[in-house]
Amino acid sequence: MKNNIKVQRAIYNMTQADLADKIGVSRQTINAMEKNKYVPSTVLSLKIARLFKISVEEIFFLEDED
Amino acid sequence: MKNNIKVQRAIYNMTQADLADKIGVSRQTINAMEKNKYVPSTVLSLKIARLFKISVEEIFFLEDED
DNA sequence: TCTATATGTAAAGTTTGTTTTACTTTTGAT
DNA sequence: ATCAAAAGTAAAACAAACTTTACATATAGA
Repeated sequence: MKNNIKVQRAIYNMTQADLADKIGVSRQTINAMEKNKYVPSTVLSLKIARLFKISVEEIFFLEDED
Repeated sequence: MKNNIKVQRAIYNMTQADLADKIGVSRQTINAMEKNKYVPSTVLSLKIARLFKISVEEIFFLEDED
C-alpha cells in the first residue's frame, strides 16, 4: 500500500510533527507511514483523511502485492 | 470505531467465511471485526470497501473515543 | 427433530503496528 | 557558512492485529 500523506502535508503546510500531534500519534509513526515502513490502522487513516478533508481512498492506495 | 460490514454482507448475501476468503483473512478475523473486537488495518478496510463498491468512510465510522 | 451451515467465542502463538529515546542527515533561511 | 528546524533512521519495548485450533450456540430447511 502506498500513500500521499507527504503531498497532503505540503498542501496544508504541516510538518510531520504537526500531523502527528493533530491525530495523536508519534512523529516517528508519521515518518514510517510516509516511508511505507508499515500499514496504519483504519482509525489512523480515517483521522488523516478527515483532517485533510478527502477520502481514505484519495490518500491510501492498494497495490498488487496487498 | 464502528462498522456496518454485516449489512454489506447481507446486501451481497455473503457469509463471514465468504468475505474472509475474498479478502484473504481468517473467518475469525471477520467475526472479530464485526463484533468490534479490534480495528482492522487500512489494507483490510480498503479491500472490504472495494469489494462492496463503496468508500471506506461508508463502512467504517470514527467514534468520539477514537 | 435431525442435520448442515453460519455465527460466536476463547486461548495460545506469531506478526506487525506504535512508542520512546536518541542520534544523524537534510533543508532553508540568515 | 552557520544555525535551527525538519526529516530520516534505528533499536528496544510494548500493544494490538491476525492466525490457528477447537468448541459452543444458533438458525433454517428437510
